[in-house]
Amino acid sequence: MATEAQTAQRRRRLIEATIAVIAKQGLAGTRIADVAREAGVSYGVVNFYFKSKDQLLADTLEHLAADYEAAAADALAAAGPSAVDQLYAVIDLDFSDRVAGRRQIAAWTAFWSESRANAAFRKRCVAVQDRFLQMSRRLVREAMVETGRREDLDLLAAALNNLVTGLWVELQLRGASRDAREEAKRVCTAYIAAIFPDAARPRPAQRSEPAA
Amino acid sequence: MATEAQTAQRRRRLIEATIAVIAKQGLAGTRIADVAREAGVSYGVVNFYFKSKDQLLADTLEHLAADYEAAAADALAAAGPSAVDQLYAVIDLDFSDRVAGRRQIAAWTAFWSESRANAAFRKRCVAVQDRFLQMSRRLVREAMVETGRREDLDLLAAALNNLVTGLWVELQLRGASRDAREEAKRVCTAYIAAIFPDAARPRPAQRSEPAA
DNA sequence: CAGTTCGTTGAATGACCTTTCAGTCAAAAT
DNA sequence: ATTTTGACTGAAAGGTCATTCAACGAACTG
Repeated sequence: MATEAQTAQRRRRLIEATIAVIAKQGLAGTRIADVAREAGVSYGVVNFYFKSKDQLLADTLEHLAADYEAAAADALAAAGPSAVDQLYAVIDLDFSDRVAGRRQIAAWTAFWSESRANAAFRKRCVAVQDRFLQMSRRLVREAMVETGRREDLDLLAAALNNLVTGLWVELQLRGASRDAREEAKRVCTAYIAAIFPDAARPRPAQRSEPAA
Repeated sequence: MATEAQTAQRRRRLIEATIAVIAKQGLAGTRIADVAREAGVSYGVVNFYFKSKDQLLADTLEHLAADYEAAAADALAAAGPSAVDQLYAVIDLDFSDRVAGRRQIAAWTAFWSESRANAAFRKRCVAVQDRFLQMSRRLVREAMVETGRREDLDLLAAALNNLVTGLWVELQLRGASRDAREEAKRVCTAYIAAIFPDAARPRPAQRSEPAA
């Protein structure tokens, strides 16, 4: 008999297959049968675990969003008390395998794009962006205290957020290889260094620790 | 009888209807019949003017891209010789009605998103980005000469491009009202002011107090 | 071992969409 | 006035896809 944990596992497997198919074929080209094949099960199963295709997609977005938010909390906790360190930790996360692999970036971009037509998508995407913006604002204000710089802080925090989003789109267009993601990180680092000249990157600019 | 100009006019009308429908329903939800209704013609016409739905979408992207490139050339020419002025002119363009209305932003985001699955889309999107990046690099280098600043110029130029892209996604999520676009412009201005402290915005949008 | 439960399967169904094409009609040509 | 042309129409064909459901079988129970 299937335990609740096994059911959750099955759903998770299907959601991950959905992300893979979206990355390969786009949201418009994603069929239930493709998701089932990717997960190695019959296509009837998908409607067994998810009420409908719409629900599958909504749950997929929820999975992406919750995973990102959990990873961000982890990254902040692991970075220690310094706001500058925390800023760099978030940047590292934003271009890490954990949340910014090829597939995830493609899926995020697809959901952003469909947000205009789908209110449920939009609501969740906006919630993630809001939380992220709030965090950026706090970190930028604290970094300002640490480094003694005065700038137009909220605007510069917003710029950091949108810079990351823009870089994700770029990775979507050109392919999110490890090298490309390192280059993206360098762009962010240059930006932070430009607004906080005293906040040199604590680590040797390139080291990215594989998560555990 | 239809002249060539009339035919082009018809095609243009259908392409604009396509952009409107993409903005309203997303790329996945765009049907030939919707495009025809939006343009006020029968749905047979669409296949009369465009070989297929794919061709219609490809031509729509081409229209967007060509229009953006032409507008950028105009903006640069109108801005005069100063690189800083040209930078601000491009920012103004990037959040203007001409190229960054609600509908255009939605369409661009849709094409970016589908680029992963459609090589023709990707090629054209990358071409636009490449051209824009080259322009940004040139302007940032020249602005550096004008204002006497040294930074990691190519990275900062890339950051400007990706910042604009990210802001477009934000406008897609939250709605591209005139106010929202002005706010986006302020974010860009803050960024430029941060990397070039001596390059105050020429027009009344920001304090202009050249500090030493 | 028979009976029950429940995850799983894939054929069948029907909704929906693109594309085709035979036909219509008004303007241009004769 | 009559014919010809070609833009335009929309019914119908053909195909794709989400969803349903009857049947299967594996795991558990008594």
